Amino acid sequence: MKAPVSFHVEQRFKNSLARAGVLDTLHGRVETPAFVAVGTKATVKGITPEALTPIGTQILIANAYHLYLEAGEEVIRKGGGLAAFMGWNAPTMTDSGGFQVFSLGVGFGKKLSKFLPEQASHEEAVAVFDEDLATSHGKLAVVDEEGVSFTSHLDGSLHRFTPERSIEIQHAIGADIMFAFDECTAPTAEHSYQKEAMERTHRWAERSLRAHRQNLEASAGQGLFGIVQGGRFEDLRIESAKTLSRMEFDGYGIGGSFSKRDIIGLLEKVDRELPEEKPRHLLGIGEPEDMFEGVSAGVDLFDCVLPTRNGRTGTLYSAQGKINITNALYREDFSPIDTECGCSVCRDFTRAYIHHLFQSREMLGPILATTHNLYFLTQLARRIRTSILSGSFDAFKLSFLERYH
RNA sequence: GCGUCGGUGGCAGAGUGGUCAAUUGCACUUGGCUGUAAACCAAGCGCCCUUGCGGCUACGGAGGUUCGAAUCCUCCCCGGCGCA
Repeated sequence: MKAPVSFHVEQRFKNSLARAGVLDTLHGRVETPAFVAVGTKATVKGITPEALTPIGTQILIANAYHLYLEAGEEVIRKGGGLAAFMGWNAPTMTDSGGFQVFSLGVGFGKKLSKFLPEQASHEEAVAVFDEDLATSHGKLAVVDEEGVSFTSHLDGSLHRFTPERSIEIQHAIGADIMFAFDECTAPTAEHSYQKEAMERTHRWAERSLRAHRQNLEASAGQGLFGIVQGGRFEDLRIESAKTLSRMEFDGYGIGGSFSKRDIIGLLEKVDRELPEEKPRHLLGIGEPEDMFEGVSAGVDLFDCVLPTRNGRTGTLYSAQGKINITNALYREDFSPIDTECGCSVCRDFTRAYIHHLFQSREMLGPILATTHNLYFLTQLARRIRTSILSGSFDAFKLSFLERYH
């Protein structure tokens, strides 16, 4: 029986882990490196599937926790599965809900991000974490060995996810690629907790895989990726990558939190442990600089909310870096967002107009900004791929980063 | 003209003797956002100064009462409403 998801490396870049590849699913092909557009609730916020095509989007990632709560997985199953339900005739993925263990758990109500703040010392970070643990009232997710209990962020009702339940939901949603249920920890978590969480995630990975295989029909149509954890600790990351490599996943997600400083070295070490002929997806990371570093370290797929969220909140990408279109200086700037950009927004609209749309809170503002941002990052991944195929990845990386700040 | 109510920071609108450079909302300015709790959040928003339980000028105008006034009194100016 042919695997529902297959991957092969087309071209490796000299003296580097960077590679260009092809990922095949039953809904179509994804050429990598690729940027996966985030469509948490079965929609890329503000963008129709039709509009995603000229952007260059090849694949979307939705979220099992959110869809379980809102459409309900049975509705999506009856609607023909995620792709058909949302009118997207191309590959899809679902995240398992593991990230919500973090964002609704220790991260809830805090200004914690996946990244350890550059300026915070390790000691400070640990201190913050301890205090947070002590006063972790108001968090909506609590972890135990079997799974996670959630309080719905929508209505406060109690829900429970286990690896088996997450896979069951993801089967009903029916994306081409699913992720194993994991625990995404806070970047501030200390080694002992990170180790405990990682080992639990490994047990959950086995349970996810078992639950997936037990459903013959689903496993004929969908692939499953395991998720490497271990926080910002090298020994744990390597152990996690080794452990998961021994399990028969269709690909690997690299999840959890990093410190910006050591993301590169850490990723490389992880990717050296992972099977060569399996795709690697760096979960939730996608600033342009991060994509270059990720690809250099052997990553094939990226997803990130930044182009959509930043777009909605007025931050736009350009070859020179990010700009905040709400700044007064754009009031009478009649140039496009990015003169080098080939997107429809840069072709048809000016900064002054988009500034006006944001200032007057017109919904077209966030739509245009999201369109542009998605194009920017999707095409950046595409250009990275092209440069690997043509043997000029290093030069492209250098010239891009030199101007982008 | 008489009566009456009212004039507060860009706007709306609190405050009605000290804790008021003045609640709040809007507007404005800036910053942040990395597997979406986010079309969101945060900070600033009289002037001066690097700072501060800092200095100065302020609640229509001018005087006054008081240790102290955006708040009380007098006159003036302006506006709404009613009656002539």
